[in-house]
Amino acid sequence: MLDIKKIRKDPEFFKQKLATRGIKAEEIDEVLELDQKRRDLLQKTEALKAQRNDASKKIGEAKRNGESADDAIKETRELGDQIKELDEKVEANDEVFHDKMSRLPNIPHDGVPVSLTEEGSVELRKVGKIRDFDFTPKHHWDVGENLGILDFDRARKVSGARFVYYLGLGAQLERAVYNFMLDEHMKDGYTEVLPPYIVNAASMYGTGQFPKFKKGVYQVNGEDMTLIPTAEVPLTNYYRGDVIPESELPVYVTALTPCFRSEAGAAGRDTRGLIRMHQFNKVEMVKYTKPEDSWDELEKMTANAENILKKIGLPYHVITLTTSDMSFTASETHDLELWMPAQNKYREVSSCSNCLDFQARRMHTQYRDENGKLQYVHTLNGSGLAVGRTVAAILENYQNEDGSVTIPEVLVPYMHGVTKITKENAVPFKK
RNA sequence: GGAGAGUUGUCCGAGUUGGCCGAAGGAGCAGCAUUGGAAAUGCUGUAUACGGGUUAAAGCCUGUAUCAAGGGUUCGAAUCCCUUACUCUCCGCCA
Repeated sequence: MLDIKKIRKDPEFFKQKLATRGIKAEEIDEVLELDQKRRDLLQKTEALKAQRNDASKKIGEAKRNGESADDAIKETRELGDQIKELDEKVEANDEVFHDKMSRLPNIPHDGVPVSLTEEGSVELRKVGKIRDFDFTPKHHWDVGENLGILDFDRARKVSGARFVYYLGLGAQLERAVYNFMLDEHMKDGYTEVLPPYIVNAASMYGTGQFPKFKKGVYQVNGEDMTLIPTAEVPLTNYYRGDVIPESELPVYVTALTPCFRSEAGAAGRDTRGLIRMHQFNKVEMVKYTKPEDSWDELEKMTANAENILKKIGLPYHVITLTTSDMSFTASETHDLELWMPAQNKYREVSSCSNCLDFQARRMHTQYRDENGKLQYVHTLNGSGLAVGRTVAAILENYQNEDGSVTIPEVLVPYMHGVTKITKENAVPFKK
């Protein structure tokens, strides 16, 4: 949520900044009109309420003194009717106002590449050596299915498209990867959390998924409950409505959760493989910081995500997303994209964003500064990392010509010493 | 799922014959005094949001709202009624 007071003060700034995210100037004007109307109505109704409070006080005094107050009561009764009418207007106006406000995205940080599409993102750095294959690398789904560790067919039968079974060493590899990720984040100062996977609408609103992005999620039938599309929701809403003691800041948390996404509107995209699933595992990082620290913290968080890829040994690059490609709540986003040799391109594996006070305003999450004043915290979130996509990248980048997959060195202990997945050891019951 | 009790400020806790309640009292915290310094003690202060006025600003003045949330009754509700959420106790069920 943007600060209406700031919009009031400098509408042109907001029009200009939000234009880079596809918001028309008229939408700002509309919000300002509603705000003006709101204040006009408030003044009228509050004046009437003051009058009524005053009169009621006098009635109370009269009654206590045993005097009659019938006339005064009669007069005040009319005031009540007027107030009720105005209150309804205020409420109706507020509803529209809040709805419009809650659909305006965050202001992009200075320097974020301006573009109305995803084209134009800026590459910050390229890390890791892209392997030179002396055979044609297979897609990860072929590697996985040939080994028997991924079974899309039976998942399709049991659940539907965009689901998968991991089997044997495949399932263990997934577990090895996320355990490794969590352990690394703990070394970097994050506290591990195991949050709820189903949340209420207030939480979805708090992190900005609602009201604008209801289509992408799974809603529990007939209930005010949503399957989390990312652990960002339960991790960030942890402090919704709270004042965080200054001494606790910055707070670093991390969690492994499944993420559920309906992928409405993604028909035909990435229909094969682990890239775009209705259910996938992700290790998420969330930070609450003081405003002055959030940009530094974004760099650190990005480095925390990169650390995982460096240690596993997967080539990637880091890009800054364009004004339009960023998520609704973000002011700046760094994406990590993994090299997928069979696809011959980079695929997103992490998004690290600074949301400034945008989510904190929605959630009312504050802290008390040195002067004792309440201030909104800044929130950041980043994937650290998408587990399924990391596994996919391992299968592609570490595949051998004979169809086996070498386990990256750091993961071998997590695989209980297994150094290679072969047809022979992959799935015990399929021998 | 059934029955009952509860939800008040940072915390504890009073207030339920409706008006004198933004809300007693205590704790905590902050400032001042006392002290060589500290403890103890004493005094003072200690909500937030939104609007209006004023200010260079910090702030100050002022109005409205807020005693879980929403609605109702009433001139007026922390107090009465309804709905919902949550907490606790007992029973049932269950991993």
